[in-house]
Amino acid sequence: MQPYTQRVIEVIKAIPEGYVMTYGQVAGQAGSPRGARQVVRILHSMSESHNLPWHRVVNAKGEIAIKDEEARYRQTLYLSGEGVEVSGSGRIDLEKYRYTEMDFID
DNA sequence: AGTGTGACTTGGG
DNA sequence: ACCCAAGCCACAC
Repeated sequence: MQPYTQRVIEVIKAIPEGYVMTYGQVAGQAGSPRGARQVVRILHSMSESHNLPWHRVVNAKGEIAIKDEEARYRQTLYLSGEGVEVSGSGRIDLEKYRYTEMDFID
């Protein structure tokens, strides 16, 4: 497995309950500031096998990015379930729930 | 090798 | 706040 992929997985697993990170943030923490789309690919293919909290990753505007209705519904359910407010249109207040204290990672 | 494809981001109107 | 055009990058065909 590619080291970048490995780091992305670690970063995502480090997002605590009740918080979210954007794709760009995750990419940056993993060492590739322009790698947001790779984060997408990784979540899409490895979230299940690696037991990742994929629902804690949202886009830069603080919205649920996924299009599929089913998964979209599950994500809002998971988030609200752990204390993150999600508006009817799938928006989240980043000022409030964005996770930034990830300096402890290498 | 060339092209199309995203659960993206940023900058400008 | 919303829409769009560019830029982005690994991967599947």
